[in-house]
Amino acid sequence: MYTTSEEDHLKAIFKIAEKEKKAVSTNSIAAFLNTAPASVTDMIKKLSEKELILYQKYKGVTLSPIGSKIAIQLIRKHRLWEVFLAEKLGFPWESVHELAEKLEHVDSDELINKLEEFLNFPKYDPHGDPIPNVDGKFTLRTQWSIAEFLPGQTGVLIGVKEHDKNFLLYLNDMQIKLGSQIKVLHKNNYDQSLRVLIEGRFENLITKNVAQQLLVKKA
Amino acid sequence: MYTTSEEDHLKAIFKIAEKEKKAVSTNSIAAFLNTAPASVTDMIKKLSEKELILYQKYKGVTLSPIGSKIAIQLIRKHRLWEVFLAEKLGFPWESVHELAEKLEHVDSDELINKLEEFLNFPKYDPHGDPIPNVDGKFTLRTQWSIAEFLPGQTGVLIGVKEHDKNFLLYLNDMQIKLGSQIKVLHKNNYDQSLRVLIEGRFENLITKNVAQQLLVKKA
DNA sequence: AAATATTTTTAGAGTAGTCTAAAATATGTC
DNA sequence: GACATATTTTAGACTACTCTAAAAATATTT
Repeated sequence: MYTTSEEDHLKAIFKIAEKEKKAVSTNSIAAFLNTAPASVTDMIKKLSEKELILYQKYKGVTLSPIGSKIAIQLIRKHRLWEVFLAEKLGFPWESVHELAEKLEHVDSDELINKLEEFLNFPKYDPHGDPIPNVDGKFTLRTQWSIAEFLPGQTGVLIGVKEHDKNFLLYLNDMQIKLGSQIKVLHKNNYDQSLRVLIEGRFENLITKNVAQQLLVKKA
Repeated sequence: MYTTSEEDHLKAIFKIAEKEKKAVSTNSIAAFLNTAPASVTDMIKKLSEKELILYQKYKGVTLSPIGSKIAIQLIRKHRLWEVFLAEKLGFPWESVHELAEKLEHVDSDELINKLEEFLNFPKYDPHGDPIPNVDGKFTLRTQWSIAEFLPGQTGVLIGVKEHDKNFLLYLNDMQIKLGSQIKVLHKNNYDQSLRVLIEGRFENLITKNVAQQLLVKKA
Protein backbone atom coordinates (compact mmCIF):
# COMPACT_ATOMS: atom_id res chain seq x y z
CA MET A 1 0.00 0.00 0.00
CA TYR A 2 2.61 2.57 1.10
CA THR A 3 6.37 2.40 0.66
CA THR A 4 8.71 1.92 3.58
CA SER A 5 9.92 5.49 3.16
CA GLU A 6 6.42 6.90 3.16
CA GLU A 7 5.60 4.92 6.27
CA ASP A 8 8.78 6.02 8.01
CA HIS A 9 7.97 9.65 7.33
CA LEU A 10 4.40 9.34 8.61
CA LYS A 11 5.60 7.64 11.77
CA ALA A 12 8.29 10.28 12.29
CA ILE A 13 5.74 13.06 11.95
CA PHE A 14 3.44 11.33 14.42
CA LYS A 15 6.19 10.83 16.98
CA ILE A 16 7.51 14.38 16.72
CA ALA A 17 4.00 15.81 16.91
CA GLU A 18 3.42 13.80 20.11
CA LYS A 19 5.97 15.96 21.93
CA GLU A 20 5.70 19.35 20.28
CA LYS A 21 2.20 20.58 19.72
CA LYS A 22 2.86 22.77 16.71
CA ALA A 23 3.26 21.78 13.05
CA VAL A 24 6.22 19.46 12.44
CA SER A 25 9.21 21.07 10.73
CA THR A 26 11.13 19.67 7.79
CA ASN A 27 14.36 19.79 9.73
CA SER A 28 12.99 17.87 12.69
CA ILE A 29 11.80 15.08 10.41
CA ALA A 30 15.18 15.02 8.68
CA ALA A 31 16.95 14.82 12.04
CA PHE A 32 14.62 12.06 13.22
CA LEU A 33 15.11 9.97 10.10
CA ASN A 34 18.75 10.83 9.52
CA THR A 35 18.17 12.14 6.03
CA ALA A 36 18.75 15.42 4.20
CA PRO A 37 16.07 18.10 4.62
CA ALA A 38 15.73 18.26 0.85
CA SER A 39 14.73 14.60 0.80
CA VAL A 40 12.09 15.28 3.41
CA THR A 41 10.66 18.13 1.34
CA ASP A 42 10.29 15.75 -1.60
CA MET A 43 8.53 13.14 0.49
CA ILE A 44 6.33 15.78 2.12
CA LYS A 45 5.07 16.82 -1.29
CA LYS A 46 4.24 13.24 -2.11
CA LEU A 47 2.42 12.61 1.15
CA SER A 48 0.59 15.89 0.77
CA GLU A 49 -0.64 14.97 -2.71
CA LYS A 50 -1.92 11.71 -1.27
CA GLU A 51 -3.68 13.75 1.44
CA LEU A 52 -1.94 11.92 4.26
CA ILE A 53 -0.58 15.18 5.65
CA LEU A 54 -1.51 18.87 5.61
CA TYR A 55 1.28 20.97 4.24
CA GLN A 56 1.93 24.63 3.63
CA LYS A 57 5.30 25.57 2.20
CA TYR A 58 7.73 26.75 4.88
CA LYS A 59 5.10 26.14 7.58
CA GLY A 60 5.64 22.51 8.47
CA VAL A 61 3.18 19.63 8.35
CA THR A 62 0.50 17.90 10.39
CA LEU A 63 -1.04 14.49 9.83
CA SER A 64 -4.47 14.20 8.24
CA PRO A 65 -6.90 11.76 9.87
CA ILE A 66 -5.88 9.09 7.35
CA GLY A 67 -2.18 9.79 7.84
CA SER A 68 -2.64 9.61 11.57
CA LYS A 69 -4.41 6.28 11.29
CA ILE A 70 -1.59 4.85 9.20
CA ALA A 71 1.01 6.06 11.69
CA ILE A 72 -0.87 4.52 14.61
CA GLN A 73 -1.24 1.21 12.80
CA LEU A 74 2.53 1.24 12.21
CA ILE A 75 3.16 1.84 15.89
CA ARG A 76 0.77 -1.01 16.62
CA LYS A 77 2.70 -3.34 14.33
CA HIS A 78 6.04 -2.21 15.70
CA ARG A 79 5.11 -2.77 19.32
CA LEU A 80 3.39 -6.10 18.75
CA TRP A 81 6.49 -7.38 16.95
CA GLU A 82 8.57 -6.12 19.86
CA VAL A 83 6.48 -8.16 22.26
CA PHE A 84 6.87 -11.21 20.05
CA LEU A 85 10.63 -10.77 19.83
CA ALA A 86 11.06 -10.27 23.57
CA GLU A 87 8.53 -12.73 24.97
CA LYS A 88 8.55 -15.53 22.43
CA LEU A 89 12.02 -15.38 20.94
CA GLY A 90 13.85 -14.14 24.04
CA PHE A 91 15.45 -11.00 22.62
CA PRO A 92 16.51 -8.47 25.29
CA TRP A 93 14.60 -5.19 25.39
CA GLU A 94 17.52 -3.19 24.05
CA SER A 95 17.58 -5.09 20.76
CA VAL A 96 13.92 -5.51 19.81
CA HIS A 97 13.47 -2.05 18.35
CA GLU A 98 15.85 -2.51 15.45
CA LEU A 99 14.24 -5.74 14.25
CA ALA A 100 10.72 -4.43 14.74
CA GLU A 101 11.63 -1.51 12.46
CA LYS A 102 11.94 -4.02 9.65
CA LEU A 103 9.06 -6.28 10.56
CA GLU A 104 6.59 -3.42 10.92
CA HIS A 105 6.72 -2.75 7.19
CA VAL A 106 5.43 -6.20 6.29
CA ASP A 107 2.01 -5.35 4.99
CA SER A 108 -0.81 -7.57 6.25
CA ASP A 109 -3.61 -6.69 8.63
CA GLU A 110 -4.49 -10.35 9.01
CA LEU A 111 -0.94 -11.15 10.06
CA ILE A 112 -0.82 -8.47 12.71
CA ASN A 113 -4.25 -9.32 14.09
CA LYS A 114 -3.36 -13.00 14.39
CA LEU A 115 -0.05 -12.07 15.96
CA GLU A 116 -1.89 -9.93 18.50
CA GLU A 117 -4.16 -12.83 19.35
CA PHE A 118 -1.19 -15.22 19.61
CA LEU A 119 0.45 -12.82 22.05
CA ASN A 120 -2.77 -12.60 24.07
CA PHE A 121 -3.64 -9.01 23.26
CA PRO A 122 -0.80 -7.32 25.12
CA LYS A 123 -1.44 -3.70 26.09
CA TYR A 124 2.21 -2.64 26.50
CA ASP A 125 5.46 -3.37 24.69
CA PRO A 126 8.79 -4.40 26.29
CA HIS A 127 9.58 -0.75 27.05
CA GLY A 128 6.19 -0.14 28.64
CA ASP A 129 4.79 1.81 25.69
CA PRO A 130 1.08 1.29 25.05
CA ILE A 131 0.05 -0.82 22.05
CA PRO A 132 -2.87 0.60 20.05
CA ASN A 133 -5.68 -1.91 19.51
CA VAL A 134 -7.11 -2.69 16.07
CA ASP A 135 -9.13 0.56 16.22
CA GLY A 136 -6.09 2.65 17.11
CA LYS A 137 -7.00 3.11 20.77
CA PHE A 138 -4.16 3.30 23.29
CA THR A 139 -4.61 1.95 26.82
CA LEU A 140 -3.35 4.69 29.09
CA ARG A 141 -2.56 4.47 32.79
CA THR A 142 -1.45 6.72 35.60
CA GLN A 143 2.30 6.92 35.84
CA TRP A 144 5.00 9.00 37.52
CA SER A 145 8.67 9.36 36.87
CA ILE A 146 10.68 8.10 39.83
CA ALA A 147 12.18 11.61 40.01
CA GLU A 148 8.85 12.78 41.40
CA PHE A 149 9.00 10.35 44.32
CA LEU A 150 10.13 11.36 47.79
CA PRO A 151 12.62 9.46 49.93
CA GLY A 152 10.87 6.48 51.49
CA GLN A 153 8.48 5.97 48.60
CA THR A 154 8.64 2.86 46.42
CA GLY A 155 7.67 2.47 42.77
CA VAL A 156 7.37 -0.41 40.31
CA LEU A 157 8.90 0.22 36.90
CA ILE A 158 6.23 0.14 34.19
CA GLY A 159 8.04 1.97 31.41
CA VAL A 160 11.02 3.95 30.18
CA LYS A 161 10.91 7.26 28.35
CA GLU A 162 14.37 6.90 26.87
CA HIS A 163 14.82 4.01 24.42
CA ASP A 164 18.48 4.43 23.62
CA LYS A 165 20.33 1.11 23.56
CA ASN A 166 23.07 2.28 25.90
CA PHE A 167 20.54 3.58 28.38
CA LEU A 168 18.77 0.21 28.42
CA LEU A 169 22.08 -1.62 28.80
CA TYR A 170 22.89 0.68 31.72
CA LEU A 171 19.59 -0.28 33.35
CA ASN A 172 20.42 -3.95 32.77
CA ASP A 173 23.69 -3.43 34.63
CA MET A 174 21.77 -2.01 37.55
CA GLN A 175 19.32 -4.97 37.51
CA ILE A 176 16.53 -2.59 36.60
CA LYS A 177 13.82 -4.03 34.34
CA LEU A 178 10.06 -3.70 33.90
CA GLY A 179 8.43 -4.83 37.11
CA SER A 180 11.43 -3.96 39.27
CA GLN A 181 10.70 -2.43 42.68
CA ILE A 182 12.56 0.84 43.09
CA LYS A 183 12.69 2.47 46.50
CA VAL A 184 13.95 6.03 46.82
CA LEU A 185 16.39 6.12 49.73
CA HIS A 186 17.69 9.66 49.48
CA LYS A 187 17.44 12.69 47.26
CA ASN A 188 20.44 14.96 46.83
CA ASN A 189 19.25 18.54 47.20
CA TYR A 190 22.01 19.95 45.02
CA ASP A 191 21.56 18.00 41.77
CA GLN A 192 18.41 15.96 42.50
CA SER A 193 20.26 12.71 42.02
CA LEU A 194 18.65 9.76 43.81
CA ARG A 195 19.98 6.94 45.91
CA VAL A 196 17.70 4.01 45.14
CA LEU A 197 17.26 0.40 46.23
CA ILE A 198 16.41 -2.06 43.45
CA GLU A 199 14.30 -5.09 44.41
CA GLY A 200 15.34 -4.59 48.03
CA ARG A 201 18.83 -5.77 47.11
CA PHE A 202 20.90 -3.48 44.91
CA GLU A 203 21.71 0.06 45.95
CA ASN A 204 22.59 2.61 43.29
CA LEU A 205 22.94 6.30 42.63
CA ILE A 206 21.04 7.59 39.60
CA THR A 207 21.14 11.08 38.15
CA LYS A 208 18.10 13.29 37.91
CA ASN A 209 18.07 12.77 34.16
CA VAL A 210 18.03 8.98 34.50
CA ALA A 211 15.33 9.19 37.16
CA GLN A 212 13.16 11.22 34.82
CA GLN A 213 13.29 8.42 32.24
CA LEU A 214 12.01 5.81 34.68
CA LEU A 215 8.22 5.56 34.68
CA VAL A 216 6.68 3.89 37.70
CA LYS A 217 3.41 3.17 39.41
CA LYS A 218 3.09 3.32 43.18
CA ALA A 219 4.09 0.06 44.82
CA MET B 1 23.10 -6.99 2.70
CA TYR B 2 21.31 -7.81 -0.56
CA THR B 3 18.25 -6.13 -2.01
CA THR B 4 14.91 -7.90 -2.20
CA SER B 5 15.23 -8.05 -5.96
CA GLU B 6 18.71 -9.57 -5.81
CA GLU B 7 17.48 -12.16 -3.35
CA ASP B 8 14.45 -12.98 -5.44
CA HIS B 9 16.63 -13.57 -8.47
CA LEU B 10 19.03 -15.82 -6.58
CA LYS B 11 16.16 -17.86 -5.19
CA ALA B 12 14.57 -18.15 -8.62
CA ILE B 13 17.81 -19.39 -10.13
CA PHE B 14 18.18 -21.94 -7.35
CA LYS B 15 14.64 -23.23 -7.74
CA ILE B 16 14.82 -23.49 -11.53
CA ALA B 17 18.21 -25.20 -11.36
CA GLU B 18 16.74 -27.77 -8.97
CA LYS B 19 14.56 -29.16 -11.74
CA GLU B 20 16.59 -28.61 -14.88
CA LYS B 21 20.21 -29.56 -14.63
CA LYS B 22 21.59 -27.17 -17.21
CA ALA B 23 22.39 -23.46 -16.88
CA VAL B 24 19.35 -21.34 -16.08
CA SER B 25 18.05 -19.22 -18.95
CA THR B 26 17.12 -15.56 -18.80
CA ASN B 27 13.62 -16.30 -20.01
CA SER B 28 12.96 -18.96 -17.38
CA ILE B 29 13.95 -16.54 -14.62
CA ALA B 30 11.75 -13.85 -16.13
CA ALA B 31 8.83 -16.27 -16.30
CA PHE B 32 9.41 -17.39 -12.73
CA LEU B 33 9.53 -13.85 -11.38
CA ASN B 34 6.95 -12.34 -13.71
CA THR B 35 9.31 -9.71 -15.04
CA ALA B 36 10.63 -8.70 -18.44
CA PRO B 37 13.64 -10.66 -19.74
CA ALA B 38 15.51 -7.38 -20.15
CA SER B 39 15.15 -6.72 -16.43
CA VAL B 40 16.58 -10.14 -15.70
CA THR B 41 19.58 -9.45 -17.92
CA ASP B 42 20.28 -6.29 -15.93
CA MET B 43 20.07 -8.09 -12.62
CA ILE B 44 22.17 -10.98 -13.93
CA LYS B 45 24.96 -8.55 -14.74
CA LYS B 46 24.79 -7.14 -11.26
CA LEU B 47 24.82 -10.53 -9.58
CA SER B 48 27.63 -11.65 -11.84
CA GLU B 49 29.76 -8.64 -10.89
CA LYS B 50 29.19 -9.53 -7.26
CA GLU B 51 30.28 -13.08 -8.09
CA LEU B 52 27.06 -14.61 -6.82
CA ILE B 53 26.44 -16.28 -10.19
CA LEU B 54 28.48 -17.49 -13.13
CA TYR B 55 27.35 -15.89 -16.33
CA GLN B 56 28.27 -16.04 -20.00
CA LYS B 57 26.28 -13.90 -22.36
CA TYR B 58 23.55 -15.86 -24.12
CA LYS B 59 24.51 -19.02 -22.22
CA GLY B 60 22.47 -18.72 -19.03
CA VAL B 61 23.64 -18.66 -15.44
CA THR B 62 24.53 -20.94 -12.54
CA LEU B 63 24.91 -20.04 -8.89
CA SER B 64 28.37 -19.64 -7.40
CA PRO B 65 28.95 -21.29 -4.02
CA ILE B 66 28.21 -17.97 -2.31
CA GLY B 67 25.11 -17.38 -4.39
CA SER B 68 23.92 -20.87 -3.62
CA LYS B 69 24.43 -20.34 0.08
CA ILE B 70 22.39 -17.13 -0.01
CA ALA B 71 19.58 -18.86 -1.90
CA ILE B 72 19.48 -21.73 0.58
CA GLN B 73 19.41 -19.34 3.53
CA LEU B 74 16.47 -17.59 1.90
CA ILE B 75 14.64 -20.87 1.52
CA ARG B 76 15.43 -21.58 5.15
CA LYS B 77 13.94 -18.27 6.22
CA HIS B 78 10.92 -18.70 3.99
CA ARG B 79 10.06 -22.15 5.29
CA LEU B 80 10.64 -21.33 8.94
CA TRP B 81 8.31 -18.35 8.64
CA GLU B 82 5.78 -20.65 6.97
CA VAL B 83 5.92 -23.00 9.95
CA PHE B 84 5.46 -20.06 12.30
CA LEU B 85 2.48 -18.73 10.37
CA ALA B 86 0.79 -22.12 10.15
CA GLU B 87 1.55 -23.59 13.56
CA LYS B 88 1.64 -20.55 15.81
CA LEU B 89 -0.68 -18.10 14.10
CA GLY B 90 -3.06 -20.62 12.60
CA PHE B 91 -2.82 -19.63 8.93
CA PRO B 92 -3.97 -22.36 6.50
CA TRP B 93 -1.29 -23.94 4.32
CA GLU B 94 -2.57 -22.27 1.17
CA SER B 95 -1.93 -18.79 2.51
CA VAL B 96 1.43 -19.01 4.26
CA HIS B 97 3.55 -18.71 1.13
CA GLU B 98 2.53 -15.18 0.27
CA LEU B 99 3.32 -13.78 3.72
CA ALA B 100 6.56 -15.73 4.00
CA GLU B 101 7.67 -14.11 0.73
CA LYS B 102 7.69 -10.80 2.56
CA LEU B 103 9.04 -11.99 5.89
CA GLU B 104 11.95 -13.87 4.33
CA HIS B 105 13.57 -10.62 3.26
CA VAL B 106 13.89 -9.32 6.81
CA ASP B 107 17.60 -9.49 7.28
CA SER B 108 18.77 -11.00 10.58
CA ASP B 109 20.50 -14.30 11.17
CA GLU B 110 19.89 -14.01 14.87
CA LEU B 111 16.17 -13.57 14.29
CA ILE B 112 15.89 -16.63 12.12
CA ASN B 113 17.97 -18.79 14.43
CA LYS B 114 15.88 -17.83 17.43
CA LEU B 115 12.73 -18.40 15.43
CA GLU B 116 13.97 -21.87 14.52
CA GLU B 117 14.61 -22.64 18.16
CA PHE B 118 11.20 -21.29 19.16
CA LEU B 119 9.60 -23.58 16.58
CA ASN B 120 11.59 -26.53 17.91
CA PHE B 121 13.88 -27.02 14.91
CA PRO B 122 11.25 -28.21 12.45
CA LYS B 123 12.60 -30.25 9.54
CA TYR B 124 9.67 -29.69 7.15
CA ASP B 125 7.40 -26.78 6.29
CA PRO B 126 3.57 -26.87 6.05
CA HIS B 127 3.81 -28.24 2.49
CA GLY B 128 6.26 -30.95 3.50
CA ASP B 129 9.28 -29.23 1.97
CA PRO B 130 12.54 -29.73 3.87
CA ILE B 131 13.93 -26.81 5.87
CA PRO B 132 17.69 -26.32 5.56
CA ASN B 133 19.47 -26.09 8.90
CA VAL B 134 21.81 -23.25 9.81
CA ASP B 135 24.55 -24.87 7.70
CA GLY B 136 22.29 -25.23 4.69
CA LYS B 137 21.76 -28.97 5.03
CA PHE B 138 18.39 -30.37 3.98
CA THR B 139 16.91 -33.38 5.77
CA LEU B 140 15.83 -35.74 3.02
CA ARG B 141 13.59 -38.78 3.32
CA THR B 142 12.28 -41.55 1.12
CA GLN B 143 9.05 -40.59 -0.54
CA TRP B 144 6.77 -41.76 -3.33
CA SER B 145 4.02 -40.08 -5.23
CA ILE B 146 0.71 -41.78 -4.59
CA ALA B 147 0.52 -42.34 -8.36
CA GLU B 148 3.19 -45.01 -7.92
CA PHE B 149 1.08 -46.99 -5.45
CA LEU B 150 -0.91 -50.06 -6.44
CA PRO B 151 -4.53 -50.71 -5.51
CA GLY B 152 -4.66 -51.94 -1.92
CA GLN B 153 -1.63 -49.93 -0.81
CA THR B 154 -1.94 -47.10 1.72
CA GLY B 155 0.21 -43.98 2.07
CA VAL B 156 0.50 -41.12 4.53
CA LEU B 157 0.75 -37.67 2.98
CA ILE B 158 4.10 -36.07 3.82
CA GLY B 159 4.28 -33.40 1.13
CA VAL B 160 2.88 -31.81 -2.01
CA LYS B 161 4.83 -31.01 -5.17
CA GLU B 162 2.33 -28.46 -6.42
CA HIS B 163 1.97 -25.35 -4.23
CA ASP B 164 -0.69 -23.52 -6.19
CA LYS B 165 -3.35 -22.02 -3.94
CA ASN B 166 -6.24 -23.55 -5.84
CA PHE B 167 -4.64 -26.97 -5.73
CA LEU B 168 -4.27 -26.71 -1.94
CA LEU B 169 -7.86 -25.52 -1.58
CA TYR B 170 -8.94 -28.50 -3.67
CA LEU B 171 -7.11 -30.83 -1.29
CA ASN B 172 -8.80 -29.09 1.64
CA ASP B 173 -12.17 -29.86 0.04
CA MET B 174 -11.21 -33.52 -0.16
CA GLN B 175 -10.10 -33.52 3.52
CA ILE B 176 -6.55 -34.20 2.40
CA LYS B 177 -3.82 -32.64 4.54
CA LEU B 178 -0.33 -33.54 5.73
CA GLY B 179 -0.61 -36.74 7.76
CA SER B 180 -3.74 -37.94 5.99
CA GLN B 181 -3.96 -41.67 5.27
CA ILE B 182 -4.63 -42.27 1.59
CA LYS B 183 -5.56 -45.75 0.44
CA VAL B 184 -5.58 -46.57 -3.27
CA LEU B 185 -8.79 -48.47 -4.02
CA HIS B 186 -8.62 -48.70 -7.79
CA LYS B 187 -6.49 -47.52 -10.67
CA ASN B 188 -8.14 -46.74 -14.00
CA ASN B 189 -6.07 -48.38 -16.71
CA TYR B 190 -7.09 -45.88 -19.35
CA ASP B 191 -6.06 -42.56 -17.77
CA GLN B 192 -4.33 -43.71 -14.56
CA SER B 193 -6.82 -41.84 -12.40
CA LEU B 194 -7.15 -43.24 -8.88
CA ARG B 195 -10.07 -44.00 -6.65
CA VAL B 196 -8.78 -43.28 -3.13
CA LEU B 197 -10.04 -43.50 0.43
CA ILE B 198 -9.01 -40.62 2.71
CA GLU B 199 -8.62 -41.41 6.41
CA GLY B 200 -10.78 -44.49 5.92
CA ARG B 201 -13.77 -42.23 5.47
CA PHE B 202 -13.90 -40.11 2.33
CA GLU B 203 -13.83 -41.72 -1.09
CA ASN B 204 -12.67 -39.64 -4.04
CA LEU B 205 -11.48 -39.88 -7.61
CA ILE B 206 -8.23 -38.07 -8.35
CA THR B 207 -6.57 -37.60 -11.71
CA LYS B 208 -3.13 -38.95 -12.51
CA ASN B 209 -1.79 -35.40 -12.44
CA VAL B 210 -3.16 -34.74 -8.96
CA ALA B 211 -1.84 -38.11 -7.75
CA GLN B 212 1.64 -37.20 -8.96
CA GLN B 213 1.62 -34.10 -6.76
CA LEU B 214 0.86 -36.06 -3.60
CA LEU B 215 4.01 -37.25 -1.83
CA VAL B 216 3.55 -40.07 0.63
CA LYS B 217 5.41 -42.49 2.80
CA LYS B 218 4.24 -46.06 3.20
CA ALA B 219 1.61 -46.43 5.93
C1' DA C 1 23.61 -24.18 -44.92
C1' DA C 2 20.14 -20.74 -45.64
C1' DA C 3 16.00 -19.08 -43.95
C1' DT C 4 13.16 -18.61 -40.08
C1' DA C 5 12.05 -18.52 -35.35
C1' DT C 6 13.41 -17.89 -30.72
C1' DT C 7 16.09 -16.08 -27.15
C1' DT C 8 18.88 -12.69 -25.21
C1' DT C 9 20.94 -8.32 -24.96
C1' DT C 10 21.25 -3.38 -25.76
C1' DA C 11 19.39 1.19 -25.94
C1' DG C 12 16.70 4.45 -24.12
C1' DA C 13 13.31 5.91 -20.94
C1' DG C 14 10.45 6.19 -16.57
C1' DT C 15 9.57 5.89 -11.33
C1' DA C 16 11.17 6.18 -6.65
C1' DG C 17 14.24 7.70 -3.42
C1' DT C 18 18.21 9.96 -2.12
C1' DC C 19 21.87 13.61 -2.17
C1' DT C 20 24.54 18.46 -2.53
C1' DA C 21 24.55 23.18 -3.57
C1' DA C 22 22.17 27.26 -4.41
C1' DA C 23 18.08 30.09 -4.04
C1' DA C 24 14.02 31.51 -1.55
C1' DT C 25 11.64 32.37 2.62
C1' DA C 26 11.09 32.99 7.49
C1' DT C 27 12.82 34.33 12.09
C1' DG C 28 15.39 36.74 15.73
C1' DT C 29 17.92 40.75 17.19
C1' DC C 30 19.32 45.13 17.68
C1' DG D 1 11.94 47.28 10.58
C1' DA D 2 16.40 46.13 8.57
C1' DC D 3 19.81 42.78 8.65
C1' DA D 4 22.01 38.59 9.90
C1' DT D 5 20.94 33.85 10.72
C1' DA D 6 18.44 29.77 10.23
C1' DT D 7 15.24 27.04 7.76
C1' DT D 8 13.14 25.31 3.77
C1' DT D 9 12.68 24.65 -1.03
C1' DT D 10 14.35 24.20 -5.75
C1' DA D 11 17.46 22.54 -9.17
C1' DG D 12 20.08 19.17 -10.85
C1' DA D 13 22.31 14.85 -10.35
C1' DC D 14 22.90 9.92 -8.98
C1' DT D 15 21.55 4.90 -7.85
C1' DA D 16 18.43 1.11 -8.18
C1' DC D 17 15.03 -1.17 -10.54
C1' DT D 18 11.90 -1.68 -14.01
C1' DC D 19 9.93 -1.37 -18.72
C1' DT D 20 9.33 -1.44 -24.23
C1' DA D 21 11.28 -1.74 -28.64
C1' DA D 22 14.98 -2.80 -31.51
C1' DA D 23 19.23 -5.20 -32.42
C1' DA D 24 22.16 -9.14 -31.94
C1' DA D 25 23.05 -13.85 -31.17
C1' DT D 26 21.58 -18.50 -31.03
C1' DA D 27 18.67 -22.44 -32.25
C1' DT D 28 15.55 -24.82 -35.41
C1' DT D 29 13.70 -26.22 -39.69
C1' DT D 30 13.79 -27.67 -44.13
